[in-house]
Amino acid sequence: MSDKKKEVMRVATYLFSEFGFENTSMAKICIESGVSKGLVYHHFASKTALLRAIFSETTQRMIEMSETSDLIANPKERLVNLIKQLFGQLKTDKLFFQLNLNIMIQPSTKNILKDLIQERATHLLTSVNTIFKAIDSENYELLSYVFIAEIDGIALDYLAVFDNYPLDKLENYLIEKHEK
Amino acid sequence: MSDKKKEVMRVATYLFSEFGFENTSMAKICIESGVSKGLVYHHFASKTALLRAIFSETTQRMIEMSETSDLIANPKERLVNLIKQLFGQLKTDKLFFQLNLNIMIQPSTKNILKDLIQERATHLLTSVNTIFKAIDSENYELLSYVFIAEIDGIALDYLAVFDNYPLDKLENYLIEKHEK
Amino acid sequence: MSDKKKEVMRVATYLFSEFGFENTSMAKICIESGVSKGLVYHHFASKTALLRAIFSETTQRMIEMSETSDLIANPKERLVNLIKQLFGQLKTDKLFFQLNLNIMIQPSTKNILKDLIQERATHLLTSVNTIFKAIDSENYELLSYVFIAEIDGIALDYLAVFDNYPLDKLENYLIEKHEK
Amino acid sequence: MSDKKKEVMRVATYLFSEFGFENTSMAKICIESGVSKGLVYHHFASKTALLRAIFSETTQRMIEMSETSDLIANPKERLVNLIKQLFGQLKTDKLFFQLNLNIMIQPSTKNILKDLIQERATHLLTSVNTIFKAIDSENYELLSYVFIAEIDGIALDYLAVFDNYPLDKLENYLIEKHEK
DNA sequence: CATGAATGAGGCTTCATTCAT
DNA sequence: GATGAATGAAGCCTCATTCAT
Repeated sequence: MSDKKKEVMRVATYLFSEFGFENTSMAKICIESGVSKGLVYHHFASKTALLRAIFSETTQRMIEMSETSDLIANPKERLVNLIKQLFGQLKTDKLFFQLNLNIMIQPSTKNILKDLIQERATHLLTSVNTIFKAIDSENYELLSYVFIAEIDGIALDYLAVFDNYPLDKLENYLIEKHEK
Repeated sequence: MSDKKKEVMRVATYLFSEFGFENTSMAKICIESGVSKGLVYHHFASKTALLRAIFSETTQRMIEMSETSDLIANPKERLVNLIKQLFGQLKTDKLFFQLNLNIMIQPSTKNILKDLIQERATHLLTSVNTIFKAIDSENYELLSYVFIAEIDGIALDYLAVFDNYPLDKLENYLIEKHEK
Repeated sequence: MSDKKKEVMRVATYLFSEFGFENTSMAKICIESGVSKGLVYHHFASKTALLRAIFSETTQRMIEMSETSDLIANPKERLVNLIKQLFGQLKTDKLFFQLNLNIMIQPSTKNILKDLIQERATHLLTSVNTIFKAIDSENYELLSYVFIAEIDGIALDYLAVFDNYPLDKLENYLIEKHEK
Repeated sequence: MSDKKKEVMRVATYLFSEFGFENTSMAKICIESGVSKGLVYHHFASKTALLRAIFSETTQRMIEMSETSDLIANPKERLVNLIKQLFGQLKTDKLFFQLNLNIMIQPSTKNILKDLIQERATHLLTSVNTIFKAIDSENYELLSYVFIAEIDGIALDYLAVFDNYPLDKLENYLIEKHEK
């Protein structure tokens, strides 16, 4: 992938996160990434296509990341590892999560990415299912949904609802809950 | 409040929920509510002000609703009642919740409503805190945050992430967890 | 004339002067003068009519003022008196002059007031003509035009062109020039 | 400068002069110059910016014009030359002067162009000062202000106050006055 | 791969004016 | 005399996208 194309995606990711998809104009992306309009449209068929490209790429990154913990044999350890990984990301890459929340909730962008969101959700659910199946084969489905809801809820509250959210305390709570 | 003003708010609430704030034009609101542009601006100083008015009103509704359960003496019963109330709303008024999620996460609207969101979050937290203080005076703070995260996460997953979300199972799970 | 009507004219005069006719909305006039729209339209058929009423009234004021100096027998004294009067007004009532300049030059308002401007210009010219006829019966016409041009030019430069305009020096210059 | 950009400025200059800044819509400018709205905003950030561009350009033209007479050694000749130049322009390019008067007096536009008006006024004053310093080193300042006031007043009376204004007679008067 | 002039639909907002009360 | 809800045209500006070079 050419440097300029990468730069456009980087800038667009930032701007979409910070201001939202609808409030970021192609013109601004061009200016901020120092690239002409023609070139952006050379690489991406439309603004929508640019968003899809970004979302796809971040999904790819997430999948790769989760694969590293697949190597851990003990399911409880794996779960704790997953929790630490997710909270680590949440702390270091707030914008990344914010963008993904935005996209998934905003009806317009949600429609644009329907299939990709499905794909990502299914991947995460499968991943978590595998772990819980090994821990409690009977209730694994419900436990997986609860686990994902807790993660998503914490992220949401941290990013969008509360000021001074005690993120670390909640991380410890989750770890202790699943470690025993 | 005049009938036409109410109608504008009703229509705007629906359209903002269904299509998002940025994708709903004032023109559309006018057409759908059978009112002239001038009148909308007679009642609301701007599109932003209209959004704030809607958000304020729904906050009011939520507060009133929560007050009904304040009368229940037993804290566990009160919590279960709150859960049932929230899930009931979530099922019957998806749009209402969707709008509120949108608004709180979308950076542009979040900024517009910063103060009102804070107010609402603080109210809910205080309410839940009171209940948990009566149940477990030691960990009430953490437990409150976890409870809210679970509710928010379930709502998010139900509305924006998964198709065929087993909402009822999660409701039962929460009730059983807090009943014992 | 009712108090509220007077107040509307007073406020409108101020706003037209300060911001210009086109940049002053009827709504603002209503708010600033604490009067309803209906009432303004009860007293003045239109925004244009309001402007005409204001201009007429100030013309009336100017004519009355000039009549006081008509009583002075000596023409040079009368001229000096006129100069002092004009400069006095210019200093104490900048807005009044600014409005009149605006109105006369802005093509839109000029058209609205064509007849009233003519009337006023003719009145002033006649007045000055009478004085100069008594001083220099041969060149009185040219001298009158020069005199008016000097006054108008000084007002223009003072109000719109230069910062720190030496208004007093120019007044003295004019007085000395016409006194001898 | 591209042809279309020039055409937009030409048309805007004409329309602003003829109808005033506030009464000329961007839409009309677009139609009259056969150009899309988008293009106008591609070249000029706003209506205000367009006005500033026009004003700047005419200032440039005025400065260049005045430089031609700087070559004349004899100050009185130079003054007479300046007078003839100014009256020549006034007669052939009424709209140009009208626009400049409008702009400088209308409070809204005056604010927009504060700095540019200052710049222009200072340039003219300096220019005239130089001439009068060479004629009467003692009173040059006052004489300069009087001269400019006469020019401005005549222009104002000619353009906005009197019908059938004897412009030529006033030109001759000024020439004779300063020639001797 | 790269530029930026050009388009035209549509967005938010303002405003003079009317009219029922 | 007095109010303010209601209208609808028009104003400034933004924006995704196209295309000739």
